[in-house]
Amino acid sequence: MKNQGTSKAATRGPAEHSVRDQIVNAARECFAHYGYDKTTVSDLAREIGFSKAYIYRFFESKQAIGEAICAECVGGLFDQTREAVDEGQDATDKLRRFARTVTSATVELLFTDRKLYEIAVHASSENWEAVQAYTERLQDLLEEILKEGRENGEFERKTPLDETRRSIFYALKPFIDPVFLERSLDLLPDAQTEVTGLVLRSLAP
Amino acid sequence: MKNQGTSKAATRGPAEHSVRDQIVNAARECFAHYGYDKTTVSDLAREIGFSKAYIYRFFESKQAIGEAICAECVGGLFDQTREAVDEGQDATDKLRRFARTVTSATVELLFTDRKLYEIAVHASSENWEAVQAYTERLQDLLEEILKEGRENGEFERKTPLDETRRSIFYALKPFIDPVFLERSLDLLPDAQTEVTGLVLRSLAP
DNA sequence: ATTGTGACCAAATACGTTATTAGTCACAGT
DNA sequence: ACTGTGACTAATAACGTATTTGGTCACAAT
Repeated sequence: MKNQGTSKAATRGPAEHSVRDQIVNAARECFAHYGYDKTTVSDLAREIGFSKAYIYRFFESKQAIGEAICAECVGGLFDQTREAVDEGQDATDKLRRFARTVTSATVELLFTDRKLYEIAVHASSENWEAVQAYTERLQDLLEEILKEGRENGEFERKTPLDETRRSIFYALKPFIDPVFLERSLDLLPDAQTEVTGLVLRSLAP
Repeated sequence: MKNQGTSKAATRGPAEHSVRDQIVNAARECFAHYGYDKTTVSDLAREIGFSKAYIYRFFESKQAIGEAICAECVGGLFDQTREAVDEGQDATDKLRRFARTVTSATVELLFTDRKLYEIAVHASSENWEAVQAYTERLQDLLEEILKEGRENGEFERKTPLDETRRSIFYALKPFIDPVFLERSLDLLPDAQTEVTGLVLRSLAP
């Protein structure tokens, strides 16, 4: 076991720099095409026409590049989810959209960019910062929905908000967490719908 | 990928036979001590004083022996759970005991017999018959509790019983499935309690 | 101060070879 | 029919080695 705790971003040098972007772009393509393991840092260097050493002026490690790509991926998942939620009519609808979209977006990633999905799996099992930030943002979004539902009387108000938010997130984890989701694929989409139903029943005032 | 579908029991020869028991006993000890992979069929043969070939009169494969041991393990988990449930006062209490016990029993297995737990993990990820049977029995037990709760007015009756049973099981999966549970350890016992709370709220009439 | 690199090293990985192991079968004794 | 085995093979794992890879650093150019 290497990195028991949470790992940090680990970037270096100027945050805004065309070379940093080039690295990230090359990494996105290479990782998606050949996978994280089979892409070497020298590959990325060759791709952008610089030396390998120069890459390390912008990233502390290969994993840091992987984290950047992972952050992009899960960022995309979050954006899709937020968009879908924003189109919801009421809190109930938003919660349904939340659960449905985060799952379907993740599944889509799995099928369209399997190699990138593998990075997300690795990131999740090793507790990379990108994934932790992602789950926190998701939980914030979920809490927003819950607040709205509580305010307009759709949801019950007795249970502490924190507990409600956490327990819903745990219950939905098999359909959110990339590691779990892989193992829940054969149950989709019914299981996800049914658990969402259970969650909504638990929120009834 | 080897065994995509569900694998069957795969025993051979007489079902009741002292040698079969000897094999299973030896396997239980060796697997627990050295692990499944590092125990060879010849080891088991030597342990019981017969030749390796004779073992294959009783089991189709090494995996079949592993399945027998795995069946014992999860059988033990189920028995503990059932016992705890039977001591419950009402359906609500039984449901709480159900969730708490299946989790704590599994965690205990993880800490006291890590090597056997690894077999269970392997069995679960490869969908061995023993684990499938286990989850079915657990769901049957859960359904019993739900029926009792519905009959005596503790639980709501609108949602189809099947759906309720499945959705609860899915929601509790991170605390039941050995593969998931490993990844939920740092959340215990709070997360489990809180999800159980959510489940009970969803069952409110 | 910023941009950029070749040379270098320890650690990890790929690879070819050897040694084990799972599983079978023909055969023997009762 | 039942109990039991040694000898055999194909597949897998263990092992040592050669190569690659992640990462650093001193140094050069602008």
